[in-house]
Amino acid sequence: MQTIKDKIKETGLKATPQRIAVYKAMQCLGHASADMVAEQLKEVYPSLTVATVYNVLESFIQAGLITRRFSSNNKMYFDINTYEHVHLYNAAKDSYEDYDDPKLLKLVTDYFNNKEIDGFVVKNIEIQLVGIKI
Amino acid sequence: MQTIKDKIKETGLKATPQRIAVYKAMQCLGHASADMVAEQLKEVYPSLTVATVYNVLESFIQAGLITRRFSSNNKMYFDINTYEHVHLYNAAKDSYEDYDDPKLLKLVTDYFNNKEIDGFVVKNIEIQLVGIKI
DNA sequence: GTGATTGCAAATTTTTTGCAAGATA
DNA sequence: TATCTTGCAAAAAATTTGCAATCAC
Repeated sequence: MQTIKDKIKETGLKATPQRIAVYKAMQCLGHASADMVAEQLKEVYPSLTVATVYNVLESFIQAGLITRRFSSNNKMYFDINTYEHVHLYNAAKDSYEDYDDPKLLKLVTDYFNNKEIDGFVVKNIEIQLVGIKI
Repeated sequence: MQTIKDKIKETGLKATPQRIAVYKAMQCLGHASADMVAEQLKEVYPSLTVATVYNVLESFIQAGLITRRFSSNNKMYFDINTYEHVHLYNAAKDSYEDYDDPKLLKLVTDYFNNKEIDGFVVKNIEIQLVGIKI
């Protein structure tokens, strides 16, 4: 069992209370925009501004603690899950959901292991299913 | 052979010169942000503003002429190719490329044809390969 | 103590909106 | 002609930046 503080320090970043708070919020939200994180923390941490949230999230990305998520609107989304998973995009509600499907990921990963794309080194495979939740 | 004008009119939209120009630019660019389209058209069509480009692109999406593309920065991207294809995201340059791979799309599509996701109706499968072009 | 980090405010960037003028079918 | 569309300017939304004060190590 590793504390959040240790997890952050391990990456070389200083474990400030703001960073710990943002990490906790991301753990709770799973994936979110900077705005959502700021909103979530507004009550418990009023001095924390959106600008700092952006800074913190950016530092987390550099450190590999979180990843950027692709989206189709003009917002940046961030994802606490560094393991690969599929994203469901509900077009009706403009909302996202995680979808764990190791079988699919294995299928696609295997496919690319046996395939060369001219000069392109694949680091990560992102799959989004666009659809409607009923 | 169908002219762009007819293609636009077919959807019920009025074929204004601005729309024809934007469509041509998208055909040339393949996929682009509103800014890139405006930039491309600035010389040949100076009166066309970014606001209009956004309006036109939005009307095209409604009409099904183009699709929104997922991205990991804070910009909206649009895609002229309504057929499904894979996107390569070059993390080093923050640039995108199309990658046609019918075999992969068939593999994934077949997988989902045999699989039910609780209450989620898949309309479109988006695959992005994040990596580095060398 | 020292260098990294925060908070604030202001600047940028990106997208949307309202409305009068103009163009399309 | 009636309606849809454009252009403009201004507002809104989202992100970045500069810098002095503060904090973590």
